[in-house]
Amino acid sequence: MMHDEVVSRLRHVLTEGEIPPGARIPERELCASFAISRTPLREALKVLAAEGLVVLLPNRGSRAAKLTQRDVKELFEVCEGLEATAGELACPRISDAQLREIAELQASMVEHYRAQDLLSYYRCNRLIHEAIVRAADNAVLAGFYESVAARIRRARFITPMSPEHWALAIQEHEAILNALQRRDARGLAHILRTHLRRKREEVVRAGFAEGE
Amino acid sequence: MMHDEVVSRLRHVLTEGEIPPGARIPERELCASFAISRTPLREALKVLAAEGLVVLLPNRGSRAAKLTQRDVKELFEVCEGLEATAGELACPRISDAQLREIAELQASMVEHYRAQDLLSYYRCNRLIHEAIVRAADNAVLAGFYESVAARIRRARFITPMSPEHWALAIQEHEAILNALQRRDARGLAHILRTHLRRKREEVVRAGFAEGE
DNA sequence: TAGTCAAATTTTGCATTCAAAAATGCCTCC
DNA sequence: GGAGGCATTTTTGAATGCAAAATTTGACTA
Repeated sequence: MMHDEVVSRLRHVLTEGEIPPGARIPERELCASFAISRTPLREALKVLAAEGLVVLLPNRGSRAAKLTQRDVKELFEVCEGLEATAGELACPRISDAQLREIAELQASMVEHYRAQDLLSYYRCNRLIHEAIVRAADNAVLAGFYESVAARIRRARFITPMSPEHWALAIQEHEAILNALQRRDARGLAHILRTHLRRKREEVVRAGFAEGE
Repeated sequence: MMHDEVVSRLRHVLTEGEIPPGARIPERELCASFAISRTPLREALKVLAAEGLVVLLPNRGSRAAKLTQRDVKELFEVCEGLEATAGELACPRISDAQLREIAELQASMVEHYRAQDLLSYYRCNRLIHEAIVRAADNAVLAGFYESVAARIRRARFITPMSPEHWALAIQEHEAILNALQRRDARGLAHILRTHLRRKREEVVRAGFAEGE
């Protein structure tokens, strides 16, 4: 198995699941489940520690990072900036095919909203935001976004959506698609900021934090 | 020696010097000079590879990353976004002491400009930008900025400055300080973007790139 | 003399091993 | 019966060893 693959799989284990924040990372178990020795696993742990998903306690092993209230605030602030930048860059660069793809995602997202299917809604939502970042055609930006989004994801996912917020989010997404289609960079950046800020308030209001 | 220390020292070796971009990274030599074995060095290499300072070629070792024309463009685009975000966040948060510090840095930077001391000028310039990022009081943002700035630095440093550009840069810095003092977040973000965009054009026009 | 192919050497990536540090459990003593 | 301390076990972090891959070397051929 290749190095990047170990990092990806470990990241997946940490973000999508199994290991709760703050929990010890069972080195031996993961070695067994990945069928590798400790050396490549530890290399991956250091990389994810640099990304902020893992905290290394000297001589006391590694744990899945906890998100404090402050972390959530900082991550959202940066995410806002990154998405706004992505939007501005995407407007002049996005292809018709990419626009169509986003429009389709938007349509199915609205479907899921109508069906009140929160999980599918979130999946579409995520894909749309990722598509915008991809349309910005900037690998450095995409890398940072991926890293921030991965850390935010858990916080976002467990947030229950009030009906009003949900309706508002849908409206904002219409405006996002609209701005993209009009190639209105400034406008798109502004809407994305507003959208993210609202999301953040929602998360913060839900009192989300993992202690420390 | 601690893990983070190895990463720092290796980063320093790569950014501030000794190993030219594209050159092979001499694993054995560095192990000797750091007085560590290959394992911790390789861990540090993976971390810096994730940061983009090192490229790992499977079964062919690691090399100091080269900056292509495209990399420079992408890094500046992201840097613009990060600094603009930092400026917006810094305005409501910056303390009087921090403002004073930046004003002093600005004064000595102008001094160095008058003395046509390019290196000292660049040092002050860098310290000002770092101070603004610090004033934003966001560790995630600061981390990303540090990473982007480290990669850009070489490109920026070797750029010779035309007299007009230099004068303009000074003017822009006056405007930056002004906006900070007025706590004009939008204005500051805008000036920072303009400032960075100009810098980037300058670097690109100087035809800077390390091939590939 | 230049080119090509194969052997030898080096380098890489990973597993294993080893010493030191932390955690655990057991025993004693209060 | 519980707290404290010592020994044992486990875990961590790093060095070493080993097999596979790549590069270099050198000899042979055209």
